[in-house]
Amino acid sequence: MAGESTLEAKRRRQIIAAARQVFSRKGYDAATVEEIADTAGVSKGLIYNYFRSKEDILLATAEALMSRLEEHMERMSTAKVTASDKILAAQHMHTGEMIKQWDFVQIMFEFWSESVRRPEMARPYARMFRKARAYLETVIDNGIASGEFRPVPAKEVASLMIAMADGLTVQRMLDARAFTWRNVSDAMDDLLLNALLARRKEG
Amino acid sequence: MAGESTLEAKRRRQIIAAARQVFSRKGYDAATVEEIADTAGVSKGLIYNYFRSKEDILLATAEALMSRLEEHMERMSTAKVTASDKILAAQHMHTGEMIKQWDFVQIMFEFWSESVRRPEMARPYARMFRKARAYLETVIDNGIASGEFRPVPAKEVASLMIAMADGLTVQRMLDARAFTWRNVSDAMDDLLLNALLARRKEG
Amino acid sequence: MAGESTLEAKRRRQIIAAARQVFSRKGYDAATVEEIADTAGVSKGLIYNYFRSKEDILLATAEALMSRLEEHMERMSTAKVTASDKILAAQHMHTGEMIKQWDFVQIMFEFWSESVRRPEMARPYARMFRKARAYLETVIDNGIASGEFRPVPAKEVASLMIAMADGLTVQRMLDARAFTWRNVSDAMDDLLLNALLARRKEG
Amino acid sequence: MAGESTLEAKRRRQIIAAARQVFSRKGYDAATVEEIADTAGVSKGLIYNYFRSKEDILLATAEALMSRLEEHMERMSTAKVTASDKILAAQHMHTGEMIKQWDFVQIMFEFWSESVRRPEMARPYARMFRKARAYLETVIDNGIASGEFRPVPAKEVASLMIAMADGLTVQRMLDARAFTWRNVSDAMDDLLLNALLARRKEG
DNA sequence: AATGAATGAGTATTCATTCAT
DNA sequence: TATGAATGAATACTCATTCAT
Repeated sequence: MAGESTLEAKRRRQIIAAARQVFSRKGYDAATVEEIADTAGVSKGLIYNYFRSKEDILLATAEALMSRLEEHMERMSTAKVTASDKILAAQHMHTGEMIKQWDFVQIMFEFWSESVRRPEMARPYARMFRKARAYLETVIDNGIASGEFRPVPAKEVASLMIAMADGLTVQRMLDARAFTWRNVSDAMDDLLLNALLARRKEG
Repeated sequence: MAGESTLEAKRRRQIIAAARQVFSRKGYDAATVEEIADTAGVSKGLIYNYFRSKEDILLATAEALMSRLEEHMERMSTAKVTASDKILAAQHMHTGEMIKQWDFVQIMFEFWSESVRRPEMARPYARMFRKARAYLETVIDNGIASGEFRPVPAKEVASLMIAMADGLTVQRMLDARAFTWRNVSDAMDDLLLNALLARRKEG
Repeated sequence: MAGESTLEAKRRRQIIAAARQVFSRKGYDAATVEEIADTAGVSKGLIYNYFRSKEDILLATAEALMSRLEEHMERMSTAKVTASDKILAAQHMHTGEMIKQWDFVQIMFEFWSESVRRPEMARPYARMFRKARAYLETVIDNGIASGEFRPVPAKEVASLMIAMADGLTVQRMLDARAFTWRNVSDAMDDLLLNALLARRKEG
Repeated sequence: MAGESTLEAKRRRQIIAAARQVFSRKGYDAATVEEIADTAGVSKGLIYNYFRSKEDILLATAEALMSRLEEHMERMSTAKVTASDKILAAQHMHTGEMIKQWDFVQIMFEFWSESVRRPEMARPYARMFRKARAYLETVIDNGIASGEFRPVPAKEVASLMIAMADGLTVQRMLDARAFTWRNVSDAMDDLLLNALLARRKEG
């Protein structure tokens, strides 16, 4: 599916890859379709054989990036054993992806900003959020069921975990000296475990 | 300062208020200087007596909004007694402000998005973040010192608290059905207290 | 000739028929070669095996439509007896064709408009006009020779008759409530006969 | 009114005059707003302070030209005495205007062609036609009342007279050798008088 | 201090035409 | 003979900014 190699699929991937570069370098509005075409190595006109409009390209770029995150989530599920491990792994993956693909964060802000006035731009994000919440919710519920976690409202905690990762990204993007990822990540692990783990009966 | 009433100050406030409306309604790029002028009830040309450029208006708008948040923070400090109360009050204020001024969130995304490529746009935000972290850090440190909180890295926890509020806002903006503020806020309180409070010795 | 059925001829007819539809629906400039191709059920590229350019298609469409009018003229000649009958029959045919094929009028304006700056576009029209004038001129001259008509400048009267039909079409196209064809056609008959018929000697 | 000299009115006239030149030289579609601006000696942007769109310019150009014709009609009314004189004067004015302003005919075709798909473009023409018909109808009715003309359907004859002038213009535009204006005009006079004049009782 | 007429750079999009297959 | 992927020239329109008044 991702590997589809019809000409159509190939060209779309080519253009989306170029768009990702250009959008992250220039921002959505300052990016020109011509520069995307040049970067993709195709003519300006050809772009419009594959995308209806510049905005459609942005949407497709969002879809592609969200799909990537979703795939990461799916690949993650099986390895770890305890709920704690799974929870921390998810957080590490989330923040890790942000850090590894910092250019992605730059486009992310474009998505968000466009989403305010174009609801269809929000959809890929909303879908990814939903999947992430669903995954975390399950992990948390299982943790509670097994006695590993104390009873907490799983869905809300899932939202909070995702919010932490996104919020840290924002904070760091706007102020590079806000914190070091290492330290804040450790603190997040500590906070989460202390908040979630059931208290062992004393003595 | 905010109350300055030279003509200069009055005009600036007038224009910034108009800009806030227009930017949140249309977004930065789609907003026109003419519409801002009309909304402010002044002529297009006059705008340029008070601001160097459209972007300068955006910057001033960001400054104004951040100042507002900072004032809220300052007003908050004194009333509460325990560290827990102060922590929760800060979180409630942060999310509460977002909710009460949802239009502000729409501009917030514009700020962020512009900030990526224009470092000076990030400055008001970075400053506000810094003040917020500093305030929370102090509260947490005091809580630790008094034995109310267990020992945690105060600065990082401050970052995480801010991140939660911002991250929730993003999540909610992109998916109105993600959660209800009431529930997620309760969960956040619960999580924070469980993560921070020192364990009372049993028996 | 019209019935030629080599593949070449068939394809040309197919494309011209499609072009007529599209041109009358959209106008020359708004019509796209692709839509003509789709309507004709062939590929865009194929069009260029049969026509040099979009304008060439328009020219061919004009040729086809003028040929049709000319054929009508030829088929008309023999039946009627008196010059009056022939004159009126010609006018009725001319206006009748316009009414029956109102879509044709829409393309006609395109032809005219293009003709101003592309003399070769005017040629099919000029040829048709010439044939129509020649036919009418003969009829009028015969009418004069036979004493049925008073002496008039036959060629100029022919021009005037054609002008009436075209001018009415224009007027009606631009203002659907200008007149009813029935009434104006009767008036035209009345006018022509009164203008042309020789006066019978009184008493 | 036509002589209004507010800046607004002056600029509009300036642009319309330029548009008339450019439209008649290039046709509507091939004309560029930039060339109109250059010809008018103003910047491209300024055009849009006075006209909503390129098409709006075309409409205004049509309005201006129709107004001119209508003024001619009004100035004509009083001088002549007999109905015949008035009728012929009207026809001479109509064809005369076409000949004197041949560039106008070139734009006329553009108007017509656009009118097919944009009804509002037809309005100035329809209005002019209506006024012309009304004027001629009155003249003819008066001629009938005074016994100078035989009874004819005045409204339809008016339509036919206008049609002649327009139809001749078309014919001549598409085939410069169709006729000489002198000859065809004489023939038209002859035809009209013979068609309309009441027969004097023979002694 | 205030106006708004004027400027002109900047860009998404369309579409006739070509050509490798 | 037929296709349709690819090209790239061409243009209406917007809007931040200036400046004469």
